[in-house]
Amino acid sequence: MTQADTVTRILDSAEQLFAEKGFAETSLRMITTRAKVNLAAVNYHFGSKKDLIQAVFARFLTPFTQKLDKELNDVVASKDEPDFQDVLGVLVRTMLTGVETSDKYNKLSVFMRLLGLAYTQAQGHLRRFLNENYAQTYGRFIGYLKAAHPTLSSDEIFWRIHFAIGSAVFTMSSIEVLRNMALADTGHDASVEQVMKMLVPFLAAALEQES
Amino acid sequence: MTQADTVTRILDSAEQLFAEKGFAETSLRMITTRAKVNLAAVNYHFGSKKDLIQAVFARFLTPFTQKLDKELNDVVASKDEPDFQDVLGVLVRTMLTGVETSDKYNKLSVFMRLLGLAYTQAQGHLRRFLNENYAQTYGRFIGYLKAAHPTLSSDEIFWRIHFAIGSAVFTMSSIEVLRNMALADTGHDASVEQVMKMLVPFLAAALEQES
DNA sequence: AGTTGTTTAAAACGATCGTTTGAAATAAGC
DNA sequence: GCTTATTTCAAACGATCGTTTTAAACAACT
Repeated sequence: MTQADTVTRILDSAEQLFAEKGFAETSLRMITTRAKVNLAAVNYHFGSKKDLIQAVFARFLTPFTQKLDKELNDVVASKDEPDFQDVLGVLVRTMLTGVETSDKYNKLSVFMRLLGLAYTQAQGHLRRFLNENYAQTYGRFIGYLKAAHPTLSSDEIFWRIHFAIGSAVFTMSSIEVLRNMALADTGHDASVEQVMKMLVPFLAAALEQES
Repeated sequence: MTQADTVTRILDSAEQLFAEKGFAETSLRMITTRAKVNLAAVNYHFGSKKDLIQAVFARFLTPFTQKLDKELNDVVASKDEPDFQDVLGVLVRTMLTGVETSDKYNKLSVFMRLLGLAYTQAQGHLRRFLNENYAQTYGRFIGYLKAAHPTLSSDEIFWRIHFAIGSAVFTMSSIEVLRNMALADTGHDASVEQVMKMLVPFLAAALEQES
C-alpha cells in the first residue's frame, strides 16, 4: 500500500465519519479501522487529529473555492453588473458541478454537513484555518450580492444569505432524520434531489423579497 | 444545599454547556464543576448522562409543548379554519412568551441550539424520547398548517416548515460566529433581537409563497 | 435525642481517547 | 546489492471519560 493510498483512505473515512457524527464523536480508531490502516498512520501523515480535520476541509473546500472564484470571474466578465440571480446561480452551479453526477447528491450532502460543522462545531483552530484560506473568496461573493441589490442594506444581505445557508445546511445535516419524519407524516419518501428541488425556490423567494 | 438546588444547578449548567458545546464535548466533570456540585451527584440524581440529556430537554420542552397545545386549542376555538398566519403566529408567540423578558433572547438562543442538537446530534435514545413525548403536539401543529394551506401538498408543507426551522436553528446555533462575521463584513454588530426581526419576515415570505 | 432515609463527598474503577515509541517492513537512491 | 529514507505495525503511554463504591454529612420523623 503506497502513501497516497493510505492518506486518501484516511481522508475518505474521516470525511464520511465527521459528516455523520461530528468531530468529537469520531475517534481516530474508528477512522483507521474503516480505512483499514494502522492507528498511528493518522499522526504520522497528518500530525494530529486537528490537522486531519483541517485536511478534510481543505480537500473539498480548496477546489470548490477555486471553481467559485473562476465562475465569479466569468460572470463579471460577461456582464458589467450581474444581478442577484446571476450571482446566486454561480453558487448553485459551483456546488452542483463540483461533484460527479453518479452520487452527486450524496457528495453534496456530505459537503453541506461538513459546512454545517464548520459553523456549529468549529473549534478555534478550524475557524482560524477556514478564515485564513477561504475568507477572501467568500467576501468576494458577498460583495457581488451587495452590488446586485443596492436597495438592501449590507446587513440585510449578509443575514439573508446566512439564513439561506442555514436552511440548506440544516436540511442536509439532518436529511435522514427528516426523511424518516416525512415518511411517517405524509407517507411519501422524498429523495434528496426532490428535497433540493423544493429548497431552491423556497430560498430564492425569501432572498429576493423587498423589505 | 437541598436536593432541589443540586438538581436545578446541574440542569442549568448542563443546559448551558450542551447548547454551547454539544453532548459529546461536554463532560460530566465540566457540568458539575460549573454547578459547584459533586461529580457523583449527576449519576445519583439522574442515573446516567443519557438520562441527564433527556431531563434537560424535558425541562424546556414539556412546558413549551403544553403551552403550544393550549394556544392551538385557543386558536381553533376562536376560528373554525385558522389560516396559515394564525397557526404560525401560535408558534412564534409560544416561543416568545415561554421565557421571561429579561434575558428573553438568550433563553431563546439556548432553546434553539438544543433544538438543533436534537436534530443533528440526536443519538437513538434522545430521538426515541422526543418522539414518545412530543410527537403528538408536533403532528397537531403540522396538521393545522396543512389544513390552512390546501393548495400545497403535504410534502411541500412538511419540507417548507423544516426549511424554516433549519434556518432559525442554524442561525441561533451559530449566532456568535455569525455576529462576528457580520461585524467584520459590514462593521455593524447586530443584536440577537435585530437578527430575529429580519429572520421572521424572511421565513414568512418563503413559507407562504405559491409554488 | 435517636433512628431512619436521603443527599453529598472523596476516591477509585475500567474503558476509551489522542499520541508516542521503537522495531519491522517496504521503497528509493547510488 | 547495499545503504538510506520512508512507511507500516504492534504496543504502550498518560489523560480523560462515565460510572461505581463506600463512608460521612444531613434531613425528616417519632
